[in-house]
Amino acid sequence: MGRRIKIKKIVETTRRQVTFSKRRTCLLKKVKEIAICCDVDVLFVAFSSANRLSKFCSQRRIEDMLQRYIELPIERRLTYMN
Amino acid sequence: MGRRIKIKKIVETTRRQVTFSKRRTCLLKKVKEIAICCDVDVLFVAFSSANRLSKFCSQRRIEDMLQRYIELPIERRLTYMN
DNA sequence: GCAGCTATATATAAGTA
DNA sequence: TTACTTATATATAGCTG
Repeated sequence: MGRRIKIKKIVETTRRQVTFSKRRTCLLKKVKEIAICCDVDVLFVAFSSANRLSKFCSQRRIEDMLQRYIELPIERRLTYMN
Repeated sequence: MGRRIKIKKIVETTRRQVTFSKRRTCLLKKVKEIAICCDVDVLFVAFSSANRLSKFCSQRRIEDMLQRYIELPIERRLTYMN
């Protein structure tokens, strides 16, 4: 994506926020696309510790999504950390 | 992305699942990247109604993420539907 | 379904206004 | 900020095994 950067925290605040804004826009677009094209319900949330704001995109109300997740048996919760 | 497709449900099951698999891989990568580069906590979940499977990526335990969301005042829950 | 290939569409880091 | 531009890196649809 443009000039290559290393995947690590961007130290400079302004640059980090600009990058967040740009990437968030594209990410939301892709989240919406996979939901529509692949007929899945998706949820995306981002917490910025500094700004305390959240974003998400879903086909259903967020509460429904969370409820569905919570009701899912543990063994079906496939998790990718990091 | 490759040959252009219209953003609508892919009717053919096989093709839809292949697309989901490919897109999910890239999406998870990007979710991880934005979390690291922009120093935010993110959560991504996808529910496939047919397979009943879920995926997510986060910097924290999922329960923490959900709890933080639930505790967020309504007016701070910025929502992008569809 | 996984894995690779290729052609093309997107995303995006920097730079500029 | 507030966009817009541009050069380059990625993502990905369709295909072949």
